[in-house]
Amino acid sequence: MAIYLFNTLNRRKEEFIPVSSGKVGMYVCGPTVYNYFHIGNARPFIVFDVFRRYFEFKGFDVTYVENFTDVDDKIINRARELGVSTNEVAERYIKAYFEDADALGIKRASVYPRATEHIGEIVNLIQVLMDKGFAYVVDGDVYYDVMKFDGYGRLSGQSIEQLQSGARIEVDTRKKSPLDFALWKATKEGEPFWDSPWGRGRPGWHIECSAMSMKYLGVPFDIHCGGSDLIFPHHENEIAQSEAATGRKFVNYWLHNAYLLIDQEKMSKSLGNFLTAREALKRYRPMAIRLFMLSAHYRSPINFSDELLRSVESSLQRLQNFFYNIEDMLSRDIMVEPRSKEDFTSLELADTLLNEFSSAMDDDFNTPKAVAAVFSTIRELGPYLSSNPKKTVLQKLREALLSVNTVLGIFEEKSKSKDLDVQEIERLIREREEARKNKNWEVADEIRERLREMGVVLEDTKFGTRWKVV
RNA sequence: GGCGGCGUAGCCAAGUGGCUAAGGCAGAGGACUGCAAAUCCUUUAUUCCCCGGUUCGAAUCCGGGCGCCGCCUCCA
Repeated sequence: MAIYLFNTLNRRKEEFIPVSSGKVGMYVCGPTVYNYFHIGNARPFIVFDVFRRYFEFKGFDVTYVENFTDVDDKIINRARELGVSTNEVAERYIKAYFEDADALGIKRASVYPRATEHIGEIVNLIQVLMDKGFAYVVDGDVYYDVMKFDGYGRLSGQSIEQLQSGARIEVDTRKKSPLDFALWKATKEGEPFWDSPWGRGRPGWHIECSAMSMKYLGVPFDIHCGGSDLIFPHHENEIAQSEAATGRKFVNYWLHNAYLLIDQEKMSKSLGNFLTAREALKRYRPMAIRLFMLSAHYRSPINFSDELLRSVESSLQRLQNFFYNIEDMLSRDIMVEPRSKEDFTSLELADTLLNEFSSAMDDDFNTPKAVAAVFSTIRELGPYLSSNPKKTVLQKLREALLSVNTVLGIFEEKSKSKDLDVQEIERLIREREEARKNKNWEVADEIRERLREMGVVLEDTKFGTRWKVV
């Protein structure tokens, strides 16, 4: 089945047709590494990770590129604040980025290009724009001349006039148009710089993404993603730069996620109303944060609240319990071959799940619907699981769930509890069994309480007592 | 001023012309259990922000309101 994507460029869903059959090239605007990222930033990282995983689920060979902006004003300021080099700032927060992203179950990209490692490509690209007359030099700065580019504003759905009329920036009179943007910035005292045909300086923000995406993915490439606040000016400018330079289409599909709100307002660093992912990871289970991001469609805003996260944690718990129950049942001595009507109906649920999951995801990554398909499955399967399930059936269902999970990534969660003394736990459980046999409930409950304090929860099943870590 | 999005149960959220308006959380009642945990069963929107219109038929299309949010500046 075909995948349909909502393309910001045309404001409608379009069938996804890759540039090169069986392959997908994706570029995601990554972080400017001057700080920890917050959960608002985490939204695109998580949803685009899921898109990538879904393409892989469908058998595509995905090249996933995510950049690090490691030189810009904010990094320079941060370096001054901390009294270290810009390089050190970047290194520190890149390391932090990986720690947090890994904890959120975000797969590693194929490449993580950094601006400072692509100065040569950037300078070359600017040179091409100069040669073609799309750029001009003022006092060692190089600006892009938006008036020269036909179709500027197409991605944002506005004309140059419309964009200008609402401009809130003070006008730099040296620029031909207020919308012109810096490709190269002349160095100032105490800033990192590189040599260029226009003097010492550093790249502007937009040019790095053009240079690096084209380097790793070619032109045109399939998918470029980012938050909706990047549509203008960042992505608009990327298009202008890249298409002016190459004379070809830059990107086929532009995907943008809606914001994460807190108290009905956009979470952003400048507003100061943010919760770092790092902090959130301490408060909530990592997979709950993931599931939370997938509980709404990526193009709808989601409101962050503690209450919501807690409710998602409950949902997640139920999913994980269910999965655990299947595994547990499979480890028991139960019948293998399906026989009854229930066996065969339940067996079919595996395919139903896969079909419903895929058709939801094919439709512009409808993750809420895809997750609902998982819940419907476990709901319908509940009675079967507690009746007389057969191994073959459970194995097939387990496989289907795991398959879906390669995309959602919400089941497996490394237990964060420290090493537990399994011998001791099992000894206590036997002791409790003994007490229960003698109807010595007080002792039994006391042991159970003791284990709970160790983070171990007991469940008495018809096959005996089992335990798990909370 | 220009451009865009949203308003579905206590909360979250699918559904965009037609079977009984998905799914989750929370709540209530019950089963199982020594009590729990886990699980299971039952239950929770005659109605989709409001008012008109189109239609045999609208949460879904059209017009008009009301409320909320975002972009046009660094921002995921």
